[in-house]
Formats: sequence, structure tokens, C-alpha cells
Amino acid sequence: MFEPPTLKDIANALGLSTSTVSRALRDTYEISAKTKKLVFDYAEKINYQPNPNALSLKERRTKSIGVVVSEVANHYFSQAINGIESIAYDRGYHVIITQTHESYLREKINVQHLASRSIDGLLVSLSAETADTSHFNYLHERGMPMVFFDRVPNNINTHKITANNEQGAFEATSHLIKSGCKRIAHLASSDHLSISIERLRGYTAALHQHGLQVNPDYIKHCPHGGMFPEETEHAVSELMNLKDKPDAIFIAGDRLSIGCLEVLKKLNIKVPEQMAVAGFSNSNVLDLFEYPMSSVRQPAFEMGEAATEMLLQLIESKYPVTEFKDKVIDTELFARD
Amino acid sequence: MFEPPTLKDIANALGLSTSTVSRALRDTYEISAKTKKLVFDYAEKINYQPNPNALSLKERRTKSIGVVVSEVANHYFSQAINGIESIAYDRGYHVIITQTHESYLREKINVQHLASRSIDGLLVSLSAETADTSHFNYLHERGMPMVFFDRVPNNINTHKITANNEQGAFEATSHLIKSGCKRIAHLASSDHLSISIERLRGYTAALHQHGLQVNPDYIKHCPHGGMFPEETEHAVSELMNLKDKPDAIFIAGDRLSIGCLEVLKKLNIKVPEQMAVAGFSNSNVLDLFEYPMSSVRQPAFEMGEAATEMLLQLIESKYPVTEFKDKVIDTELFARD
DNA sequence: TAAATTTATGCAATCGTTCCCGAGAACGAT
DNA sequence: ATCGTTCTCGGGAACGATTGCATAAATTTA
Repeated sequence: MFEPPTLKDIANALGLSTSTVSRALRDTYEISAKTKKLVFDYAEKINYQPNPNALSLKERRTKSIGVVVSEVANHYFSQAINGIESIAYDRGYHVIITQTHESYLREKINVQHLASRSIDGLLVSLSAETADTSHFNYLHERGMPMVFFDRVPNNINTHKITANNEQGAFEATSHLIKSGCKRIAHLASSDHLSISIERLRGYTAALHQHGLQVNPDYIKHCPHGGMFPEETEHAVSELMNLKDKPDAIFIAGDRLSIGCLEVLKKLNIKVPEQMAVAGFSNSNVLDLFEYPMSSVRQPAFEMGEAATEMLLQLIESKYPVTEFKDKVIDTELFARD
Repeated sequence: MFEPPTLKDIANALGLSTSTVSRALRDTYEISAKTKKLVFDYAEKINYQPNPNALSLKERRTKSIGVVVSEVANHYFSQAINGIESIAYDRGYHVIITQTHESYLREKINVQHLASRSIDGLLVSLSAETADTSHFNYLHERGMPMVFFDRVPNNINTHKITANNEQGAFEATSHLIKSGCKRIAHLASSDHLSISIERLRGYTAALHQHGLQVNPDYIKHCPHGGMFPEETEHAVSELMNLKDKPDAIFIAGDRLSIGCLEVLKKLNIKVPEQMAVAGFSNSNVLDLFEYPMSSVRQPAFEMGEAATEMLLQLIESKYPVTEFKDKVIDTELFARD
């Protein structure tokens, strides 16, 4: 049905060979000016576009990069994607976005799919379920360029870019403490994620620094990052059923924040009077509340940009890269009362 | 660097020809069982994956569809995309997502890019800026299968799927009236979009039915659908500067709703005491407010599914399709007080 | 005028895959 | 022994683009 014109079409119409047409279009020195003009004009007229599949086959690259994130509905990721696209488009690369919905299996399938689509490189933020990264190791060992951002593995030697999670968590927790909270709980994503570990570290550091005890009962992990509402509900309920209820919660993520607020509303617990809340989130909607929650913002757009820069550097490098960067970008605390 | 195995590699290793290997892998009847076994096992061992570019070149199709939406951060679109992916993946298609950010130029570039990537079909929701659809007409005339959803053009004859915008707007506006509001303003996206026209129609119908006048000063359009904060701010300020201020606003979209609430908060106008608000939105975060706004939900996931079904039908049809559906799905009003 | 050089173009291989042919072997039937 | 089938398999031409090499014509040089 949809049959775009090819080099051969131009060649036949003009009584030239495909090689001449090809060279004319690519403005090679060995083609005469008038032939070039002839070809240019005709190509323009029929709106010729080179077939990208033929090109990819020949050049052995697709000029497209794959992106693996948990969900585009997450504000952090949608902003990061905007950063990724801004760089990629500028450099002539296409971006293929896939979502894991925090599922390990989905991640594996997506990565497999992307690799089989012969993309030039991979930009990844791990799913909450992912503990085993062998599907990435496999590709990495075979030379597939990849850069991790936000949620990074520790056993793959490549560029990584993360927010300063420990600092962000420290500041948010400290803010809660300074607001007068004493019993601060922590609602976290799955416990093996790099971001979870780092944010937990910041949280405990803040407690220690202010002479508060770390109460293990106050720390709740959601293995699927709050992807299932029941998960969050269960965690928050457990906190509320403690005999020594927390008076604040430091929440480790966007989706968890929204989920947690939903549960608190359902339980009819007033925020912030009965329960102070602060956490990581890139959603500006949270500012619309009568009493907005304090939030740690990650520089999502910049992280997307930086990760893409790094990936393109890997892709376009003539020699195998052996020195890898581990870039950490500071977060920003938007303190509210 | 990353050189996946090819048919030839298998053929050489096994002392067969590429055609035999090809046929063996595709389980053709003319290959003996033991040869098949041999090939299968070896292919399995080296994890052979057919080169998709070579396949696309040969088969003249890419098994991927392009999606054009304004923003993935919009909850309506992120849910629609989930619907699209659920169908597409099941049927073995890949999904390439592009964002217009409500820009006509960006849309044109993206569509051009997608077409040049020789995708098999297109799933489109128009940008707020788009008045001229000739970039789609051009492709459509040449036989590119395409399905429009949500924001549809009226001069392209193909499958379309929309929410019942008029009904939704009517219900939301009626709800405001029944809550006692008399001077109901309407904050809309750009005035040539199909959704804007239909929602405006529902809004005026509701006013008429309840014996209220339609005041043109109360109707404000944002040409970029609130993509720029100043746009919304300007529109809302104008409403607030009227000598006969509205007592309610019916808002035509997700982004506009959030933008409008931001402005109202900034102007220190209490919702809903000083200003009742209702509108189209698929964001569940709005329910977290102390006084949640009533919202019209579109069945985004289902719309994505349906649009994809239709598109795949067009793509895979043996004969040119001439009968086109225009599916309208009902919205649902979530009334709050 | 013949040889050398430049200029402009075409031929053919290549990328990885499929598929139309055709080739050879095995086998049974005549 | 010859022929027609059937079963396996390989050769080679596509698909659309690029590119090294060959070649013809045009031009310059000796």
C-alpha cells in the first residue's frame, strides 16, 4: 500500500544508474553539477526519503536508542525522557521508550525486544523487582553500549548517573525533625534498589545526627514500588497499627507519595496535623494541596540529558571505552510547612 | 562492537547453506527432522535472533507503529499508551512514542520522522496548535494506515475514536449548576481542536437547559492547551478581573486543570468556597485534595486499545479499507462536593 | 597525433534475510 | 535399465542503499 520512492525509481526516471543518484544526493565531488541539480530537483519533487532499514542493514547501526523505565506516568521519568529526547533528536537519534511497570519479567522481555530490534544503545533505570541483572550483563559483555540512570546496578561496569539520594533523604528527614517530628517512619521501594539503599542511608544518618533512634518497625519496603495499591495500603496500615505511631513519614518516591497520601486520606488521617509527610517526588501537583508536602526534587531533565550524552559518547566512540563515569547530581529540597 | 550472529554464521558452522538454515528455523516442511534439530540446537546455543532490519527490508514492513501524542506526562495519554502497548505487544508490534508538546512544528517533524522510519501505521492525537493537517493528508493519500484518537481531524477519512466529550462536558457543567453555581466560566484548549468544540457544545447545552445565559467573557481558550503556564495564568486572571466574577470554572483538560488550580492558589482563591471547579482529567492525584474537584474521566486505556485494534486491522487488511468507523466512548463523571 | 590525465558515470559486491528454482539422491514402478 | 516422484538441500536473485573499481568520454599534455 504505502510504497515510498527508492533510488531506483529516481534512476529509472532520469536514465541514470542508482550509484550516480546515490552519489548525487550525497553531494560527492565526482558528480557533475548539472546531474546533481537534475537529481536533487527530482528527489525533492517526489519527496524522496532514503529507506532507513536498507541504511541500517548497510551501516550496521540503527541510529536509535532504547529506553527502559518503570512508567512514563511517573513525573520523574517523563521529565527524564524529555531530557533524553532533547539530546537524542539533536544528534539525529530516535528514541524507543519501553515501560517495565516495575516488573522484572517485563523488563527482561523489553530488553530482549530492544536488543533484537538492533538498537545502538540502551538507557536504563531498573525495575523495582529486578534483583538479577544478567539480561543486561549478557548484552554488556557482547559490547552493547548502555548507561544506567536513577536506579543503577552495582555489578555492571559502565557509565552511571544518579541523584544524590543520600543527601536528599538526609535533608528531607532533617526537615521533618526540625519541624518537630520525633517518630519518623520511612516508606521505601524494594530493598535491593540502589535508590532505596541510598535513601535509607540518608534517613538513618539524619536520625542519628539529631540523636534519634532508628526503629526498624518504622521502615517499610514495598517490593513493587507501590505499583499495586494494596502494597502501599498494607505498609501504611502497619505503621498506623503500631502502638507507638509515627508522627511523620519520609517517603522514597513519587508513586509511593501519592499512594501514601491516598491511604492516609482513606484512613482519615489529616496531613500534616496528624501526620507530617515529606519525600522524593517530581510532581508539581503536590504543591496544590492546602498544606503542600515538602519534596525532594531530582533534576530529572538534566539527568536524562547527561545519560544520553554519555550513551552517545559510548556509541560513537572509535575505540572501546574502559573508563566509566559515575555522575552524581545534587537534589533540591522544596521545604513547605 | 555488538555483532549478533547471522544465518551465515550458522550455515558455515554447520556446513549448510543459508537457505537451508533459514528454512529449518522457520520449520518448513522441506527440511529433514534431523537437520532441523541440528540447526535449532545450534541457533539456541548461540542465541540467534534474526536481524529485524534485513527482515523489514525484505518483507517491506517493520512490525512497528508510531504514536503521536502531546505529552506522556499527561495522565490521559500515559493511560492510553498503556492500552496501546497492551494490544500492540500481544500482536507482535513495537510501539514508537513521540511527543509534540502541543507544537505544530514538532508534530510535523515527528510524523515526518516516523514515516521515514517506515513504520507500518500511525496512531495520532493532534497537537493543540495543529490547524493544518496536510502532513497527515499527504501520508494518508499515499496509503499509510492511520487512526486518530481523542483529538481528531474532520477532513481525513479513516478510523477515529473519541470520548463522548459533549456528554462529559454537559454532565460536569450540570453538576456545577446543581451545586448552586450560577456564573460558570469555561477554560478551554485551543479553539479548533475537536475536543474543544465538543466540550464547549456540552457546556453551552448544559447552561441552556438550566436556563442560564452563555456569557462570551466567561469562555477562555488557551491556544497551547496550557503548555505554557503564562497562558493559563493570563486566562484565569482575565476571568478574575471581570466585574461580574464567575463562581465556577469548567475546565476542558488535564493540564489546564492543574494549571488553573495553581493560578487560583497563587491568587489565594479558595477552592471550592470561592470558586467551584470541575473538568476533564484522568489524574487520580486530584482526589487527594481536601475538597477534591469533580472530574470527567475518559476511558483512556480502552481508547488506546480500541485505536490499536483498528489500526492493526487497517495494516493487516488484504484489501484497501473504505468503510471507516467513528467510535465514541462514554465518559464517566466522578462527582465530589 | 598519440598518450596521459581528468571527469563523469556504471557495474557489481555488500549488508542479512527470504524464496523461487533447480539439482541430486533415493525409491518404487514399469 | 529407465523414468517419474518425492524428499532434501543449495544457488542465486531480490529488498534499498553505499562504495571500490572499472570504463568511457572529454580534456590536457607531450
